[in-house]
Amino acid sequence: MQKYIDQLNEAQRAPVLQKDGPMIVIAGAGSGKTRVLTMRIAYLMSLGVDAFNILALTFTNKAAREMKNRIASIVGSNEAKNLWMGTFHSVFAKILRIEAERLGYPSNFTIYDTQDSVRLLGQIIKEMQLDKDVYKPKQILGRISQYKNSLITVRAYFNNPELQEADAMSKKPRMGEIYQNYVDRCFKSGAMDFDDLLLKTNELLNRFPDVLAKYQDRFRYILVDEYQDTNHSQYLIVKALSDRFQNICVVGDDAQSIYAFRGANINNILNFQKDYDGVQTYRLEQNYRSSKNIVEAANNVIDKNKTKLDKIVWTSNDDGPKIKVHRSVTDGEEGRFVAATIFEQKMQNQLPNNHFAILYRTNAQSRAMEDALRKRDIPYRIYGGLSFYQRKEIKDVLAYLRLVINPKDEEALVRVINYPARGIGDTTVEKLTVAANHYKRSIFEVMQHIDKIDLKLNAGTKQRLQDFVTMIQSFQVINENQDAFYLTDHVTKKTGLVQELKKDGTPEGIAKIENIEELLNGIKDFTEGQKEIDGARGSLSEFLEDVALATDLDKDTGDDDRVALMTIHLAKGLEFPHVFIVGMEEDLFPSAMSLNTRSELEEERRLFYVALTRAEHQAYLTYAQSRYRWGKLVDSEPSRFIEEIEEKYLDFLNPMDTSYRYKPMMDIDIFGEIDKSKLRLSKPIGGTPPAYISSQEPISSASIRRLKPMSSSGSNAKSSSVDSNLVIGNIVMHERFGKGEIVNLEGVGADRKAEIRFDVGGLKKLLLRFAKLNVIG
DNA sequence: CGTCCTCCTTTTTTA
DNA sequence: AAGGAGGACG
Repeated sequence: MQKYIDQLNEAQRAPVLQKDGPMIVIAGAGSGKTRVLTMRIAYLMSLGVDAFNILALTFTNKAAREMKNRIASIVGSNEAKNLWMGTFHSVFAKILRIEAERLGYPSNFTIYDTQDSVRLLGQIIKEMQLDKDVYKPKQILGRISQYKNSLITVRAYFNNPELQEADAMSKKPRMGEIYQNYVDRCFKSGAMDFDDLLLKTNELLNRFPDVLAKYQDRFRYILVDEYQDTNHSQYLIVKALSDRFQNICVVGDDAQSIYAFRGANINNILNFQKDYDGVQTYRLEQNYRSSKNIVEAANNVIDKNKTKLDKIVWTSNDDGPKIKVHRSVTDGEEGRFVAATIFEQKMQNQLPNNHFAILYRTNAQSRAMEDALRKRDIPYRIYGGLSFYQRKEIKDVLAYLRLVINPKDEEALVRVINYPARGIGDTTVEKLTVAANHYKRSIFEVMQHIDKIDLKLNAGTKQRLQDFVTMIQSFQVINENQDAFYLTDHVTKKTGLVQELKKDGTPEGIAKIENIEELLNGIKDFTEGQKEIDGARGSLSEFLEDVALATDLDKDTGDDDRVALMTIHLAKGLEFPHVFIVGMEEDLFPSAMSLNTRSELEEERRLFYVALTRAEHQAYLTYAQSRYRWGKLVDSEPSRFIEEIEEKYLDFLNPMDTSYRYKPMMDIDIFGEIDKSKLRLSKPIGGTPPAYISSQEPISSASIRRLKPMSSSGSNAKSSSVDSNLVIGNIVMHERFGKGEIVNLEGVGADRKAEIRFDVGGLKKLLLRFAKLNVIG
């Protein structure tokens, strides 16, 4: 043990060696916090603490698994086996299954994913005959999620006039009823959504002192990783469980708090010292991961935030290369640049693919990257997005399996009751739903007793319903005697799912069949794995729970050599020698949605900090001047985050960048109503790339709406080379021109004319003139 | 009841 | 660009 302790630096050693009491470790990016957590657990065990008494909550199950393996290599796998480690959701899902009946839930409860929840809400909103444009299911779910994460139950909601008023103000007076119905329906279906896993855990610990005592006694040492991303609900769970022994160790970095949107509360980490008595605070400030350039540039960025803890991240690593900044004209070109650079780097330095990561703000950006990588035959893997388990064909198979485990699962049932088509239409399902709600039973139960209830169904329909029930029941019998793989294989054949896809015959259909085969392989692996562990038959319900809480990262074995593509959120905690941060553009990163409040912008900035600090050796920032968004080509400006890094850390690959970014070329006054606006050339002009003109100050948008190119007056100036969408919005007006042209622009009103004129050498000679701009208000 | 077609929305991030 | 919802028609 000692030899491992010796490998730690002094700052890391201190929190490892403090056995008891509350403590917080503020750990800068790349400062070895995982190591500290790992060593702390190993050290506790070496002091004789029973593995059964240690609970470690991590951010991903993969992180838990890796940590466990590491600990096993130190203290032995027999010992490490009994550690409780995992995400909040997976750990408490297990506990909830054990204690389910206390809460009136079956222990085989289903976990609804977001899709399930949204569909159910849509259904409820429809049943309540509300306008789905006012009550948008996704939004409603977000609202409910907020309530749940703040421990506002339906009852608490109705006891809180302020909340009700707030919802009424936002034109959703019936929010409470929807919430009520949603909760009831979930309960009736024996289902919990993601937030329930935490909410119900709180309920369990609050309502049943003996249960609380049991788990307090059990978890004598609690460790929480990524504490800055815990929400209120998680905070309370931790608080309750650690209350008796107060052996609580939280690790985190306020600068990397990026989950406020899902209820994470940065104050949990900022206020930790106040929550427990005698908190020891440790700081890990030495970065071992990244080059000095990257560390200092990242510090540069995070300095702009007001809300933060004192902490100075430093490194003794080499300077390393500067951060490369690349501009391209379109998102397609951006992709090609990234692919080409990866290709070159691989060739020159003999690097494997998995030394590269491409990080982006939104999943939609992956496409351009994929296309470019594919063209160069560079293997890649996309994480997140539509995850494997969310694909339609996979969810269909899983829905049958869910029904086998929990026939009350309404979402699973409506999903597959008529897929593949078996003559049970919407009308029938509706009748069943009404009856189920009326009798306060599940749809499946209604179907089981279809003979005894008069639903005005014809004989054929009744028969088909009974056939369906019989089929599910036959699956249940198989589940009792065979392993999950056998059952799933049987289900895909018996239900006609695969046949349906084969019949389809399209390439998509074939891909879907392959996906189902992959699912089967996954189940096979799982069942084999389970057999090895406990000799038991691989249990279907365990598999389903794994699937419900799995992330793409969890699936990753890490041994395949591919370029990684993922959102920055997913990249947290990971590191790569070469990192591309793409789409560094205003309204994309920072996201247009996050520009309303300071705190939102600061979260975006933390996100950028996270992105930058993933890089060990080389970081690239790329942006495009136009990109396809919602199917249309949209112009964009470089992100402000680029400017927030001092120039000495940056290496502009297209040198023009520096000139226009830091030195406005020319200030031009415009007359008329908008004469206060200073226009400046904000991008290089001439040929490609296109030129843009933007104003530094708001232009009165009422005065000018839209200017269209007038047919040219010059001899051979081609108006076709002029994009016709000069739009003057509140702040920016854009126009692209060909080179050396004189462009006449005419407004909507007869006497509105604008002339923009420049010539090729034109950076200096830009002349922009709006003539006759007697704008009518 | 089933299928096909058109129109509409969507994109911020996730367990 | 692409998937989902809803309507028309068989």
